[in-house]
Amino acid sequence: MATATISTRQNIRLTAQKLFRERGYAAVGMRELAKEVGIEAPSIYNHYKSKDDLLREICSDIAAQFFKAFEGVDADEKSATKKLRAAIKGHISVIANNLEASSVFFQEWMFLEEPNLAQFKKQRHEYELKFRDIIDKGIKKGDFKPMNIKLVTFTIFSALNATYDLYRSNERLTQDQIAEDMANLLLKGLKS
Amino acid sequence: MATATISTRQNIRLTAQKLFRERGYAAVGMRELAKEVGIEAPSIYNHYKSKDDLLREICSDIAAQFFKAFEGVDADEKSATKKLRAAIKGHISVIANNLEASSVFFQEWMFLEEPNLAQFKKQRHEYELKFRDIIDKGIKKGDFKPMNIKLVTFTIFSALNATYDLYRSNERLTQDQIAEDMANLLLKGLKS
DNA sequence: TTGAGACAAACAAGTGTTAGTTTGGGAGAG
DNA sequence: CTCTCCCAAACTAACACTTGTTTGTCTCAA
Repeated sequence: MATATISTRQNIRLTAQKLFRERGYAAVGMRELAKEVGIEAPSIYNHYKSKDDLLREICSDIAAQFFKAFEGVDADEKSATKKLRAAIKGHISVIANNLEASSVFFQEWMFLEEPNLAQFKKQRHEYELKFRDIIDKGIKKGDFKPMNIKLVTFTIFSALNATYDLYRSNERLTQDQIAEDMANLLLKGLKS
Repeated sequence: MATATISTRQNIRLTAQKLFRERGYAAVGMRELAKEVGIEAPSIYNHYKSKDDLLREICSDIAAQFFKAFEGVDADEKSATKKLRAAIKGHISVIANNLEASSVFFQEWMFLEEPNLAQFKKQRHEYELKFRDIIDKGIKKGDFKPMNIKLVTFTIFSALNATYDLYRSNERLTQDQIAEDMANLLLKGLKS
């Protein structure tokens, strides 16, 4: 049994994810974060340039995972329904495997400072377009009924991104159950 | 043309809603709030006991509106589908008529301090139960297909509560369009 | 003249961050 | 095997503000 000894850097990162999610980025101080890690506040700066840098790392890591999960989804022979189902499942699996970090990603990104904030928004928009594109083509091919694409995309994302809370609830739902049920619910609403 | 002269108190409240939504409760200081209102920070304390008190008023006002909007929805002769549709429309209309305040309600409630926080959670749970109850009965009567109720309720709420962002988007969607389309999308997914 | 509401000044505590210093363990030389 | 030297990573102390809030005073309409 290999008990992985995690580095101080990893420790800071994991603790930050936990605290930022529990109490919000702005409400968590460097001293509090350091205390939870078991070091003093200035020691954090041996590993991260700034508080913003820490948030940036958390957010951009999750962003990268979303893009990675989408790879292969858009293979051209598949139907719009199959593509969207695969995209939904990939998205949910990233959340499920990064509960704390993805929650920070969705709730605290607004605290990113300026070069990072713009970069974040650009990437998120790009990712959103991938989903919208599937729906758009699905409507045009007649797989989905004509609907306001923006509304549909928003609905799907907000449903998916709240998955975090589901895992925390008392009922034991597996990732597969959640992904399956949610994909069914949303896809049925789209079908023409 | 009655140009309504609003009181300083109302002014503080409205400005707080706007700033809390834009930048987050924790990130907005009393001096910044005061400046935006056009007064000095200590003057706020002539109208509100504390920063927490201000957040509490915003949140509990919205909570009351959600309960009010639900009145009459649960009349017994209606089908589960009709009830849920009415509940969804009522919920969305509260959001639509209180864009800033409802956004604060959903995103910043976690910063409430202790007696208020517990009260908030209790009320929210109560409200959630009303929705869950409709779905539960709908499944038992065969109107809806059997699904995990918690998952369904979460999906519906997260879709509804993100409505805020839709209004802000470039496309012009009316409240009725949003309510109608979203209710259709979600109800179709539920139907047995 | 009373009272509401604005104010400046100040409080204690907390903010992110920097400077300068100490510590401990590993590499290389004798 | 020991003795330097080095460097990462921890530390203490402090900086320059900012935080929410209180106190006491002044103003002005009723």
